[in-house]
Amino acid sequence: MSKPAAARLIPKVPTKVPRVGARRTTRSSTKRELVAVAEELFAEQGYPATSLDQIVGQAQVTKGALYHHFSGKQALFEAVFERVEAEARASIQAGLKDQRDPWLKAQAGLRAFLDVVQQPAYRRIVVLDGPSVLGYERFREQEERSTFAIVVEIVRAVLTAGEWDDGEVDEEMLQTFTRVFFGAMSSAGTSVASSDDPALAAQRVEAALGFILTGLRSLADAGVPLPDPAAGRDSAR
Amino acid sequence: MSKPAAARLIPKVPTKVPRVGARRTTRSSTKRELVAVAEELFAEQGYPATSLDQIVGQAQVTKGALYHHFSGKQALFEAVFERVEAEARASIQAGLKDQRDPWLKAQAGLRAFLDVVQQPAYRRIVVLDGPSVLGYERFREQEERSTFAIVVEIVRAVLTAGEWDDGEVDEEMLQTFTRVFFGAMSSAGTSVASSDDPALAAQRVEAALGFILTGLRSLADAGVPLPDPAAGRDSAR
DNA sequence: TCGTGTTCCATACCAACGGTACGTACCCAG
DNA sequence: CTGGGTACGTACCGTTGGTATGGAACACGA
Repeated sequence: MSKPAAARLIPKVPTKVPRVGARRTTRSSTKRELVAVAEELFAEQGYPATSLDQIVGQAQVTKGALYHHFSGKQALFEAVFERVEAEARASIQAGLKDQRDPWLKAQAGLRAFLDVVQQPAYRRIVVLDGPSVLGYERFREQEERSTFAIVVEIVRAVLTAGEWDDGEVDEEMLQTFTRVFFGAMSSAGTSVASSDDPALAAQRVEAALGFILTGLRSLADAGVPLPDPAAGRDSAR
Repeated sequence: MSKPAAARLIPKVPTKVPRVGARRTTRSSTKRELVAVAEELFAEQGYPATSLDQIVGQAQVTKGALYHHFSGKQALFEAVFERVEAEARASIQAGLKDQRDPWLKAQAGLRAFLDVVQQPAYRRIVVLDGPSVLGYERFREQEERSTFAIVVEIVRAVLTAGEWDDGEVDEEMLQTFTRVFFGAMSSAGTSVASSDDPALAAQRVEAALGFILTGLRSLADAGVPLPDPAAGRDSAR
């Protein structure tokens, strides 16, 4: 690959010179190095525009190493994806750890999420390329194990805290509400990230979502029950 | 491509046999044929997995024709994308054309959108591959000219119909609200499409979003003003 | 310490892909 | 009938993801 001028007609001899800077250091640091380099390049250029040659070049190894640790480009991406998602999850959880009131927790979670979604690596790898590369199903599995799981808990706290039914919330309905909120936050967050004035845009998103939450709260206070998915047409009005 | 056994060593003579079934029929039907075939294949296999050879093969032309009408694979995708988006827009608009009340209009629009997002072509081409292939910026431009524009108008109608301020809604806030709703619908819709029981899932989504709308409506009736993006921290609670 | 299996990785190669260069058949204005 | 533009077909190229092969370094029991 782009190295036509090198040792050519000595194919069988050891060829020597495996590495200058002493490879094989600690237990498979190569793998982590590959993931780190791949994360950087995927985040900068996107998945399709990043070639394996580029990755292994910058990681100072060859494709042999890469294909020893990963089954292919997609598997490498998946490792990167999980890493980024894990960081995001940790970051969000740190942002709402000392909030007790469900509504304040929701607000803190929203802010933390808006911060995360402005990081270029998260946007590019998780939001933009994630679904396309992993396929929607796999993308969703991964997502539901990390950031989505947090949102589920927040939404659950909000729904149970409201004086709707005491305790028990229909699990399916909870999932649906979370999907709705997660999508809203994700979309709004992405638009925040690509805004001219991200801070202002984030403020607007907070205001809008906060307004919606206030609406839900007023319903809770008024004793309006959560919708029953089994019922017929009784959504708006 | 994959035709090693053919006329080889007669490179300069016309080679003849341009086509069996008489090409060059009407005025550039080739272009539309290419778009149609590409839409089908992109929808089935996704953008990266569909090769140009496959497209031109099924369209009964060669890459020469393709590169005459389009500057490359991405340009072809964009043509397909616009076509699919235009159909979606028309479908949604047809679904809410005879609704006058803003809240009913919103509900009808939601249903129409949930229908659209269940079509495989729309999901794959617009939702899944769209952002990744076009890049977020271009994707957004296209989107805002079609389906997003409809949602803007619906949201505007809802916001102005509520007795918030009479008339005038802050344009930026409107945009933000729309992004939030659009994201919610898109995410929920996609999850509907990949659900085991799409009909039931759609019902749940309708219920959830309807509940949220009801909350907003109660705020409107109570005379709670729309949030002011300029104000500080006053979102939830 | 000597095999011997396993891990880890480099080298060389391949088929398929998107894209390009160039030629040619056709149409129409002059 | 001729020149130029349109609408393709054909052949070819560089790069890409992926594979086959083999060797070097370690682990470890005999």
